[in-house]
Amino acid sequence: MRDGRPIDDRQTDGGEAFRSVEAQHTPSKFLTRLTGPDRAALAALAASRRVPRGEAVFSAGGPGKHVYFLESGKIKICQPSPAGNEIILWFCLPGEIFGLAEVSHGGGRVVSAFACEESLVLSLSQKDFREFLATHPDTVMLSMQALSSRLRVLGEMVVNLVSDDANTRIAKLLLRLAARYGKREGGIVHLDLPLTHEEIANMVGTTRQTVTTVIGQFRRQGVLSIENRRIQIESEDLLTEISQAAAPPAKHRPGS
Amino acid sequence: MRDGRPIDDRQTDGGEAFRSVEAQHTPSKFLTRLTGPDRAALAALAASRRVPRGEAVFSAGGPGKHVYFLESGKIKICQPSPAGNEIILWFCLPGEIFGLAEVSHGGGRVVSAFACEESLVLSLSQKDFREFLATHPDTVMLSMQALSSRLRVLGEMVVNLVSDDANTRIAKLLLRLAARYGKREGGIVHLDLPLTHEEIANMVGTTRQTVTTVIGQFRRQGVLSIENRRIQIESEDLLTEISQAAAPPAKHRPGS
DNA sequence: GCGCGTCTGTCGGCCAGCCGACATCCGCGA
DNA sequence: TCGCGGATGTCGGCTGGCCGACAGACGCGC
Repeated sequence: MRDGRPIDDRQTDGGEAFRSVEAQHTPSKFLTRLTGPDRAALAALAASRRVPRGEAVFSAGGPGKHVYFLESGKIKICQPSPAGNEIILWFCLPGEIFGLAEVSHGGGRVVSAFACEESLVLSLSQKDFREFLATHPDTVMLSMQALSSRLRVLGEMVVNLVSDDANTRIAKLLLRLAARYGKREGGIVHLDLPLTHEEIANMVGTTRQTVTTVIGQFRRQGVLSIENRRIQIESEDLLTEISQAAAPPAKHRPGS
Repeated sequence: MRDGRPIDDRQTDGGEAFRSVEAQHTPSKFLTRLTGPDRAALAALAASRRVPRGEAVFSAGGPGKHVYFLESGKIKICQPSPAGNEIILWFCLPGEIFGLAEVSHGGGRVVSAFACEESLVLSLSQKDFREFLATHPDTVMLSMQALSSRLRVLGEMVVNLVSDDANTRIAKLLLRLAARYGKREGGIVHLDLPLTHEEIANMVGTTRQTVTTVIGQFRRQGVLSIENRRIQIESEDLLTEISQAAAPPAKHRPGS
């Protein structure tokens, strides 16, 4: 199809830069951005729960009656595959809201939320959440930002999955995880995520053995190292090079 | 990980059925669900634009300053791959809102919106849209529903892409498109979507030739037929069987 | 501190489907 | 109505990576 001219977005502000992936895709730190009074109102409404490591906050197939906020710990949001593998879609870090996708249509859960480590979670019934939004208008944008951010994450995953070979998919996954969850110290990015090779394979559509092979190659190339089965990216630049090296030519691209 | 018990969602309502995919994933028909006064207020604020077939409403990389509503026509939302292929993420039908993911963080566009056929589009600046939400609280849930619905669509795509072989991915894509956009007449589902084999290939991560081969097989099996280069699903049941036939066993599944 | 279950590392045969190429068809715009 | 550019249909050589199997390592719970 021809490259079209945008309609109303066509006037661009001079010098407005496209934001980095990190800034663009950071999900709403809902709790952090609540003002004092809003935060107090939420705390008065919500129930607090401790979730042990490995336990589910909610499960796919169950009812979706509550919205959750992560006080501390780490949550992974998974969708089951037909074969029963749990595909990790994204992680939630402290401050983030989750489980709100069902608020608007009142349906059951399509995804599960598991605690990767012991976590402290606030829960609010959907009814109370709707009332909270209605009486705290600032929180509407925070909720929409959480949903939008995750929409972009999944969009990136889709494009990655349909476009790239296994090597590149793994490289790009690691870069995305680094951008969103990495802790940076002197040029090295620590991924404080308890990810097995099987979980990585499930996220990028390959096999556990292929991930083991590729991660081993990345270690030998000095791209990353492993400590306590956690990945540390020694050179984001090298990983970026790897992820761009195998770009295939466009089929059916005007001007190709 | 062990199957966890849900925390606050664990009490289920007796007999509450998990809704069908069609009901669950129907995006918010925003315009249709607006009440008369809300609709009039929106019409007073928004600008109307006619978009010829093939033109972009907005483009990836451009600024995201407006929110759009589709009065008539058909829009496809695409994200460019590194090779320059436009990957269709979803379609928008009349009544739907689109282009709102950038409202909450004010960033540039990651996706493009193209008119598949001549379309009539309302546009509203983000600023006006925020004010509209603030003064029309019913529209907050409609907006969140649109975002949530698309989140689920992309989640399904991700799980489909990482789990299935090419044959199954194509079958499931056709079923999803049928559920969301199909017109049903006497057991046959018409997909009134102008999709080429190349576009289908881009959506499921395969090649144009593989899609041509698989679509040909489906025709010979009586699963579907083609008219004016539009797919008609003759037997959803058969297509569903095909999409379930190749389910691989779970790796690392407790109890497998 | 120790044992164990899970995770990682390796191997090689096999095949799903990629890909370049070419012929034919047909929907759309003038 | 007609011409043409894009879409569809087919082919077969080739290869990326799947997969079952096995050995060794190690993180975690007791």
